Amino acid sequence: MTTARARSHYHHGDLESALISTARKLVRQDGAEHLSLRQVSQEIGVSPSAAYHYFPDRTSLLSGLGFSLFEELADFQEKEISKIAGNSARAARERFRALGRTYFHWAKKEPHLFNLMFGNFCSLEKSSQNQREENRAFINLTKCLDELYEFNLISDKMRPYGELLSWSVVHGATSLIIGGHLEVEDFETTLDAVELALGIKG
Amino acid sequence: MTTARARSHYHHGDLESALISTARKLVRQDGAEHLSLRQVSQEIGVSPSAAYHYFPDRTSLLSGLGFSLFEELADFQEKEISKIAGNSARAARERFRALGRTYFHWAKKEPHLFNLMFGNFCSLEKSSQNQREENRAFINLTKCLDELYEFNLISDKMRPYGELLSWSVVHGATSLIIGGHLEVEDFETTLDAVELALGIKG
DNA sequence: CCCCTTATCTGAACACTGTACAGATAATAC
DNA sequence: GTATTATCTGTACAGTGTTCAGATAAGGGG
Repeated sequence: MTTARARSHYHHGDLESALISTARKLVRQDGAEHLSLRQVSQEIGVSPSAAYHYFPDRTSLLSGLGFSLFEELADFQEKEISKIAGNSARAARERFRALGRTYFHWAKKEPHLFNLMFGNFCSLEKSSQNQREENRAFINLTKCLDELYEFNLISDKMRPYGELLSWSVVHGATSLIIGGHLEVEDFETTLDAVELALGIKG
Repeated sequence: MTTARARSHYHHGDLESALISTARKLVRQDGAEHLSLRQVSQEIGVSPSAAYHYFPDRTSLLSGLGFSLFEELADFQEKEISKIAGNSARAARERFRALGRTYFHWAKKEPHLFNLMFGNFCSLEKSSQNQREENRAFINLTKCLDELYEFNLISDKMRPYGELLSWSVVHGATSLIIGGHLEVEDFETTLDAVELALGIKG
């Protein structure tokens, strides 16, 4: 029986997830560009080379962290959306706005983590795993848009552009704001803009 | 008289811009995260510490490169837009589309450079210089939108959201596509979406 | 119970990095 | 032609990613 954290380093018990979670902690503080494998190892109390049993290189660790962050974001969004009950047009609109709002709020609260997810640190190679988690977020968006469409809040002509427009605006505004290239007094303005763009009646 | 590239390294003549231009070359190839000061110095044929007379650290060099890239992008956009002559509504629309198209094309052709500009490598500290060059691009956008407004192609209600919406969509879609998170068969679709979003009559 | 296989982690090593600083060098100003 | 000053070199240090031979312990089979 391994009580999780074993005594003297050897056979840590759960090194892989320990690596990811301390990497998360360090990236959260200093940004992905400053993450050092040796620092991660030292923080855990393990030798620098121990990590190489789980990740072939530094980039892979970041990539693994990235995956778990996409999970995290999708979980967060789903949790927030599920708070808004009801099968009304009003509720559908609120859910749609909440989707964008949570995206922004998450990025604002964790800019370094957001930057890791979308800043292309992990080279161009995208694991199929990441793709799947991103799809989860994308499917949530599609569900919201379908709902709006069913309530006749969005036109036939506009519906095909729904995902592209809303994700692009929310992601674009978010990363421009996080990066300090754009200033907006309140993100609700951006959400208003999205609704206006999609021609959502209100 | 210094004939630009002096003979034996000492007093290179124009080291600062040599540093930036070779940095540009290397970042273009391998991405900003792989840029090494020593490699830049070696490429120029100068000692590793020579760079420190012009830039306090590696980040500053990247930041300086970033500035010149914003210039480059703005120049490129202005050049492309100036090709479209005429004071018609049609020309105004074409100029507006060209603005978005050049943004994307530039990013598509130079993903690593684009990534440096917006990937938040250069910490959070934004030089006022960079700000000014970004403003140049922003002013061009405003000019285009004003033109559309004068031709009555965009409504009073929508006009205040013009900059936010168009820049966010174009930037968001561009970086999502470059990052491999979104697939679009043709960027013209995105430009169509922007026009639809702004309610530009056509 | 012990041995042996196998997964896991260590330690030392290598090449490389950013950065600091004292000194060499050459352009410039008088 | 000499002194001043900006510019670049050389050396050094601490820290990095990564490799690899070997130490360590966990678990299975007798």
